[in-house]
Amino acid sequence: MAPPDTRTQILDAAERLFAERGYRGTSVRAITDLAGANLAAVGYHFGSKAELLAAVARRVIEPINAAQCAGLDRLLARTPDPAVTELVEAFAGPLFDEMPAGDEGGARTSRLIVTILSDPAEEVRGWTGPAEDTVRERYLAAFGRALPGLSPEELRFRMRGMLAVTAVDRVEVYQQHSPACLSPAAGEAARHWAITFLTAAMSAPPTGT
Amino acid sequence: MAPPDTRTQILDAAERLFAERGYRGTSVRAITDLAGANLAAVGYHFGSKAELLAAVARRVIEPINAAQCAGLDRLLARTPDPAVTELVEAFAGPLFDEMPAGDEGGARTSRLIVTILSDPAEEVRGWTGPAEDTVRERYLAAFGRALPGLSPEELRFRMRGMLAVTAVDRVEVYQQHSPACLSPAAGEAARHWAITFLTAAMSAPPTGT
DNA sequence: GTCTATAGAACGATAGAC
DNA sequence: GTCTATCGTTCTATAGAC
Repeated sequence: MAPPDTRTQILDAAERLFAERGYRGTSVRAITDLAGANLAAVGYHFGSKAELLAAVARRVIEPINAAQCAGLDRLLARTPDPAVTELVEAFAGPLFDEMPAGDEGGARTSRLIVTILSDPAEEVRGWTGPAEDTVRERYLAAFGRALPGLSPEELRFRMRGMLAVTAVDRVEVYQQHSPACLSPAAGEAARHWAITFLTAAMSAPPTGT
Repeated sequence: MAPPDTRTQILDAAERLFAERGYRGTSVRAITDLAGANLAAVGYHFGSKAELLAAVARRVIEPINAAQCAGLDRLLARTPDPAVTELVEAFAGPLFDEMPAGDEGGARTSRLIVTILSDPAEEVRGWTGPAEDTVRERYLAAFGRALPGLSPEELRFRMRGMLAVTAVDRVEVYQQHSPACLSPAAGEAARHWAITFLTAAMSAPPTGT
């Protein structure tokens, strides 16, 4: 097995430190120290600290997006229209698969995502590509068919709520890193709790207003 | 009307800038410049940048906590036990009252809260006092009585989800600050959507696992 | 209470040798 | 592709005059 190259080691170190200390709380020096690389290597491989963050974010998000997309494809290929529960599971499931609570790395990943998404600076949030929007729009359409009578605005509200619940929950677990919360059993429980919680929420009758 | 003192002007400026640029993205210099005060005034009045953040956070959170507490008192003083919907409204309502979407300041406030809560650094999150925990524990107990059969762990999961939905939704609205999202009508709609969404989610049957 | 001035340290980026 | 060395900037915190 060949040793990982400098570029990969910088990505690994940056993913860890950005998650633990935030983007602004992490210096390029800390990243290169942890990676066992030189300070100038970041500039060479990525151009700047902001572009390094974008590379880290893309590497983390990509498999989640792909799994969400594949799950939706599978549901839409069937004959009966997918139920709300199935859509919720296809959307939220990959967030649990790629960020297993039992795995310390998974908890870190969820922390990283929330850290990035909640940063006020455009420099930090502005890495998203068209792929992310496409997945969201496809699920929006599928939920719209499963929930007729819901206005587009209320549907968008509910989609935001769904993302908020899955992402933020794991972060609180990580912040008060009790070992019990990080066990695989706890992760599986959280997955089922989330699906129950979100299926009921998404299926609520339209508010009308 | 006496002009506001330096201390208050620093608090106002810090609240605005912390919300817009985050804690680490805001320098003490930027705060004192906006406040029309001197750089050293922060050290004199608050001791350090971190203690200034704590003062800002307390000033924002206090009225929300008080309203949540008063709402619960009102429900518990009645004869029939409060329904889940009433508890949801008493808990989430103050977040909308104190952070009206139609008001630019309210949108900023919600951004500030999420910025603080999602920061990885203990320095940033560690300002909470016993008051915050008390309110959460009281609601936890009330929801527990309204939802028998739910395990304490699943109940805590659902409470986290409730907070995530109300807080995060407003932030996304603020980040893509389309004027339509900031109208008072949109704020009232979001309030009703949230109560519908969360009542259904909280009332879901126990998962059991 | 509010100011000036500055100490003291850390930062991101890059030029240039190897 | 990886290093050393350093430039120029920005930061918080504080000492001390008024």
